[in-house]
Amino acid sequence: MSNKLIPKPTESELEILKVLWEHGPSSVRFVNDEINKRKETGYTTTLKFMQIMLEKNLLTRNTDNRSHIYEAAISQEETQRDLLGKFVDNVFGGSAMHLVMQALGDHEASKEELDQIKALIEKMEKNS
Amino acid sequence: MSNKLIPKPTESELEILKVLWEHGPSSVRFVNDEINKRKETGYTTTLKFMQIMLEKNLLTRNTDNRSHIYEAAISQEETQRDLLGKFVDNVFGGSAMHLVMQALGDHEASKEELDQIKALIEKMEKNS
DNA sequence: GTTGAATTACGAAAAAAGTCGTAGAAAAAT
DNA sequence: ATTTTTCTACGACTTTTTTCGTAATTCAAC
Repeated sequence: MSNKLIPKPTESELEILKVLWEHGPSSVRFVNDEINKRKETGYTTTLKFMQIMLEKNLLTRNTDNRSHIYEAAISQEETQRDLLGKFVDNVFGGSAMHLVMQALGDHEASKEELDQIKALIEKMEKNS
Repeated sequence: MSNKLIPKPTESELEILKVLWEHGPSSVRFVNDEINKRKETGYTTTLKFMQIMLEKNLLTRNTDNRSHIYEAAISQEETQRDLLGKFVDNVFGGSAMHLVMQALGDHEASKEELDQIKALIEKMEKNS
């Protein structure tokens, strides 16, 4: 439940969301510093994005103090789910299983991870 | 081997590539008709895209006849691999296994598909 | 209480992506 | 052999996304 009507975040917006998901509610300054660890971006650029995201209801903010504190308004889980669905449609013609096979094939996985996935599959086969 | 240096296709470009992958080398008219089955788009719009994609080396074309025949210059497999890698990084923080779990959880799968995946996993566990 | 540093608001420009109209060439239909 | 249809080329416009400068405001330091 919750966020329908909320637009798919762009890549830059996702960068900001990631910081907020990882570190919780934060100031623009903090978010910008985090982003600059990987990619040079001006402070006002980040500020502008966060203001736009506020308008789009991707973020909320607390303005009690001068330095406003922003918080993600959509959960990481739900966003991932949403973007994954679109990605499956766009790139894998709607076949999630094809995507899974490809992901398993291309990327390294530890025995623990593989076992975990196997367990999940077995659980799914039972409940069907 | 093959396509490095080739830019990530945009969503519209991907639409065109999908038609070409599915039906093989085709005219602009054919591609546009296919796309219009799902989404209204002017003929010249599609034409323009395909000309741009030619410049970007996403397509090749044969101009022997008046109606030019375009062909995908990058394979579906490799493109999917490439886009999947980027998607995993952007959305799942690089964890392909997390993506796999989510995909399995969210999307319907037949027993056959699940068995197929299990088999793949077992093969991977042997070869490691 | 003036200066300086940090912050927000806002507009605007640059870059990227998507859309289409028109002109002219080539082929087909009459 | 005209007319009509179909195609390509190409420029221009729109929308979306990204980027940033500047002015106004607030707080802190002196």
